[in-house]
Amino acid sequence: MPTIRDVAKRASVGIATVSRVLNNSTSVSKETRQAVLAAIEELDFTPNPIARQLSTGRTLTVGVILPFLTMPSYVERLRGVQHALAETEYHMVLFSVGSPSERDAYFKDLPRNNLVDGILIISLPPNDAQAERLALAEIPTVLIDAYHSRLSCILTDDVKGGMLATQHLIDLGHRKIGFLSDLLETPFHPSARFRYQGYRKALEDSGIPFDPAYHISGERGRENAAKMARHLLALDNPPTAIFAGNDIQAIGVLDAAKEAGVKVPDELSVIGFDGVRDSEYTHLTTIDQHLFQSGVRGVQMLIETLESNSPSPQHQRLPLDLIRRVTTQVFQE
Amino acid sequence: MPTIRDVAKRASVGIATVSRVLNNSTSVSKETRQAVLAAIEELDFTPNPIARQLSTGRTLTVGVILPFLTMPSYVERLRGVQHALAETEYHMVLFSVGSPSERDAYFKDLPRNNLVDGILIISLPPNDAQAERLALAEIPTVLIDAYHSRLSCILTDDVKGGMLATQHLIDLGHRKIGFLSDLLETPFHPSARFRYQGYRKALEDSGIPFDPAYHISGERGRENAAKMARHLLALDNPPTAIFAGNDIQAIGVLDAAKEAGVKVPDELSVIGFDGVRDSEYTHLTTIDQHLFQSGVRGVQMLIETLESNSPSPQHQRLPLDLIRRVTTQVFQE
DNA sequence: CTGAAAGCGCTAACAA
DNA sequence: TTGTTAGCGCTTTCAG
Repeated sequence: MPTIRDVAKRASVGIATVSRVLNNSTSVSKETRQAVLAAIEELDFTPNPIARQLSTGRTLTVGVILPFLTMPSYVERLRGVQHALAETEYHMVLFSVGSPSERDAYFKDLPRNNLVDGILIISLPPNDAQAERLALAEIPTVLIDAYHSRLSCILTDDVKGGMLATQHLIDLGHRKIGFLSDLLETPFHPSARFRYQGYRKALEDSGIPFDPAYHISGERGRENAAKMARHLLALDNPPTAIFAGNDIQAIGVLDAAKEAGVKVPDELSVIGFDGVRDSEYTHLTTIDQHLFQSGVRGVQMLIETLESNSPSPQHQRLPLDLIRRVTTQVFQE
Repeated sequence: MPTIRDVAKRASVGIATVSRVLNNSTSVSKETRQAVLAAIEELDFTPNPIARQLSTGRTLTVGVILPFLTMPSYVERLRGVQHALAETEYHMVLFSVGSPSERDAYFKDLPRNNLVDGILIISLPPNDAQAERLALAEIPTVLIDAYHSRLSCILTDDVKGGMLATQHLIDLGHRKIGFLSDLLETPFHPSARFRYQGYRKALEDSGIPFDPAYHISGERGRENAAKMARHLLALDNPPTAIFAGNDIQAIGVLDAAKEAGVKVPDELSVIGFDGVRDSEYTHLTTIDQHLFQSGVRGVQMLIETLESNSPSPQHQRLPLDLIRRVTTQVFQE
């Protein structure tokens, strides 16, 4: 592998000049620049980015910490990150988290080891001590789909989203509205809990009493959701509408309804949350939380911080949109 | 940020000794090791990986080049890669390809710029010149789901898989078998073409004449597949079974069948290809090509090459398994 | 077992 | 406009 020194020798110039050409410095005469470029070409030289990194202190790399890619929503967010990062000169290193201890290890080590210039954390809220550490590190961090006052965040208002979804069902005339979701208490993203709060709030605002029998939560995934939905549908006085904590679970509800011979939307309205692609295919009514966009915005915010060394944490809220498709309908006796 | 020099000073030793402790060299006395470790602890020192990389020439990073994460199969393979890489000391840098020119740029630059120790290419077959370049580079490359004689590969026998799928339908008594897929000619993965060849071969082996009307291909995606399926189902003499080039397309076929009131599997058998998670949920009969495993194997092969500097390219075939679920059934008039 | 010193390949003062 | 030189923070001979 040729080095900058080989190029310098070949072009009969100093290595600094080669470096200048490499970095488009203005103060190089046309002729020397030509000579250097010729030498680079002849030797098929590429500057070693590692050496450059050591010298400049910049790695041109962004670290992305995110849960293991089991849920479509993570993938969609990652797509957004990738898309936005491709426009920049930054690379992307993926740190996939499978357990709380792995997450904690990344939170602790990544900011200090100079491997990346910036950190993007997706759907993994840090605790106070971790946030403090991240805030104090000289490497900027942006949280996507997670909140901490000390850190920059791209946020979704899950409570509002939960209200939006529930209100939609109420507006359609439903009164017996089920809520089905992940476990409300989780070491990872507490979004299900917030959406639940929105559900409760919307009911309350409309003066509809909350029936604990209509609330069920359990392990994630389509099949577990179907199981929970079967339970709701088997109730003596089953709900006429179900709000599922996310689209995948809503699809599980559709599975269960189909299996039980319950017609959607005639006999049961179903609304999801997220706006993943599957919701499109299944014609699911849902709350679009602009997942892809969250990734794009996270990158934008991080890059901005990186370039301008802006100080205080920014908090940016993403919009929420009801996408009305075919799984919800006016309630009729 | 403290450096190795600060630690050395604090522990009253030379920097080489600190380095030895850092690298678990045996030739350090118990006492000095303790002193160094204490100093490291007190200063909260972490070695700078970039400096280490420059010095050792190893980056402990694997570059993964793959198509933009639009298809579940890429994601599933990536999951496998991530899973296997987590067991090693290597990091993962993602290079997502959105266009042929992007792909070519990565193929060209990544092997030469010392940014990564090894390269994993997913579902992107290089041409001869590119393969030659990759083979000659000192950075080892492993292809996953792509073949080139000059390079190590983790392979799926798509022709055989196509035969397997088609043979399953033939075994069930079907004679009018449709084949629906991506465009057969594509700058990316030619797997659809191979599966088509398998389809043709199986028909031929069973003495069933090929009917061009039963073959249709077009743009990827569930909705396009549904469109194509509608076309097949609207034929005067429609097929009694459809083999879709991948699971997503098979799900599109299910959509179209449902919409057209054609009962699956009673009136139409449908088989997919891949074994993605969606196939499980939709109870689709399919050919499982062990996507996750392909990622794991790719990493294993790459790491092996990295550690042992093994010379000649390895070619490894993944098994293919028919997963019989509920969308295929014995043909009955 | 330990330390001094020479790089790894580049950038960026500083001089010229 | 250019070249010389001193680092960036680490590993690794080579002496001792």
